[in-house]
Amino acid sequence: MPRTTKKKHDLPTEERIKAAARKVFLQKGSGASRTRDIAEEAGINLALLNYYFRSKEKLFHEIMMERVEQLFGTVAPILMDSSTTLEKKIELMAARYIDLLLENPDLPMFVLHEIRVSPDFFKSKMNLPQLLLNSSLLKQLQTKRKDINPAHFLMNIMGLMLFPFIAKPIFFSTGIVNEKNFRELMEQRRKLIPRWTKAILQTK
Amino acid sequence: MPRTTKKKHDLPTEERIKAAARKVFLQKGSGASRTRDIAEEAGINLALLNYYFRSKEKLFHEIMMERVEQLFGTVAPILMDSSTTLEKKIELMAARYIDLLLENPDLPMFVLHEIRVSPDFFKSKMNLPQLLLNSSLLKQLQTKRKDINPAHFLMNIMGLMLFPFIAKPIFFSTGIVNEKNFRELMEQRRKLIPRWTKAILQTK
DNA sequence: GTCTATAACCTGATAGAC
DNA sequence: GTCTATCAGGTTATAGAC
Repeated sequence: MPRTTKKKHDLPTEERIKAAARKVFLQKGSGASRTRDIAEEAGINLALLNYYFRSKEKLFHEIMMERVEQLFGTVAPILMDSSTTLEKKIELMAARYIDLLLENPDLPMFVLHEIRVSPDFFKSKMNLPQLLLNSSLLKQLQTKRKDINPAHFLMNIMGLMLFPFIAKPIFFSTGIVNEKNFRELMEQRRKLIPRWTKAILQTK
Repeated sequence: MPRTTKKKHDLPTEERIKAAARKVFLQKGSGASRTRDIAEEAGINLALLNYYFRSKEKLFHEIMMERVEQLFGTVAPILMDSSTTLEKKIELMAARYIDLLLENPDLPMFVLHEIRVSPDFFKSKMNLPQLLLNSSLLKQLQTKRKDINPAHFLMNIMGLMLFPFIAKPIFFSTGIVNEKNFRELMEQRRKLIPRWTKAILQTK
């Protein structure tokens, strides 16, 4: 028997609000989201949301930090590890991202959209900069292809992994992809992306 | 001498409002945009905006249709043309998109974000579906690689072209790319993307 | 066509009872 | 902690003068 039987989803109120905020913010973006909608989604009222989080802005920042960490922090250990080969890193990254994004398909669009709307907040709060610049991945890319800016490969790898999730609704509406085979296609990409990336690195 | 000297940018009012709406909507998205901001940006007042467009929603829809057409319609003739090779099509698409996006860097994020927020409107208004499914490009992809779903290649090609513009702020904030060399990198991609895509198509 | 003024509604946030 | 009631300010949209 559960210890508490009062709540439907037996989570503490603060967590229920955060879960609701995640859902609403991720779907509509911060600017188009209403605190009332979040409160309703959480099954509480507006006053209680402010009791826990003081303001919409503070609540948003908490969710935003969380999600940025989820999107970028999740692969940081992989691309910092100097004991793995470039090929292995790409393999691990692809697997990690496909898993993550199948569970959180709205994540990339949300984070990227919010960063574009207010890049300053992102710059002041996040410390990706040095982290990525000094990464083992970047050094290995540099060595492998001295003739091409490593930024190209980062854009390629990230694009191959994230773009299908960002553009999902378009592919759906063309009928070229549907809810049923999308997951299957993404599972295939887990193995295809490393191969494609390797091919790209070998172009002359 | 110009025929009219009254207006600063000598455009008819309706066009000035549309230009302002483009700027505001593209930057913040529909939900976070205020009609007041659009009016101010256009150098007119709120009442006049409603006189011309009746409502924020109608104005938004006009801009949205326009931009979807710009983002997808622009390459439609290229991928329908059955007289060109697959390689040529990719070459033309890459060139067309790099040019377009260097002039309109916010375009992909705007369109993709709005479609995700309200996919139903998109589905009802747009006719991409049949257009893409019957395209020469898709047939050629199908023939070239019977073993791989052509959706993969569409995702790859589009991702390689659009993703750098979607994720621009992130690459900027890491310092790996800056305002100065971004354009240069994109110019390089005009030739690199066709090569990379060819390499991807030849993986076994 | 363009403006000022204002209606009607929405939104974030707080006061105060329980 | 949680609710109801409410405020202050913002937001879309319209009425009516010029």
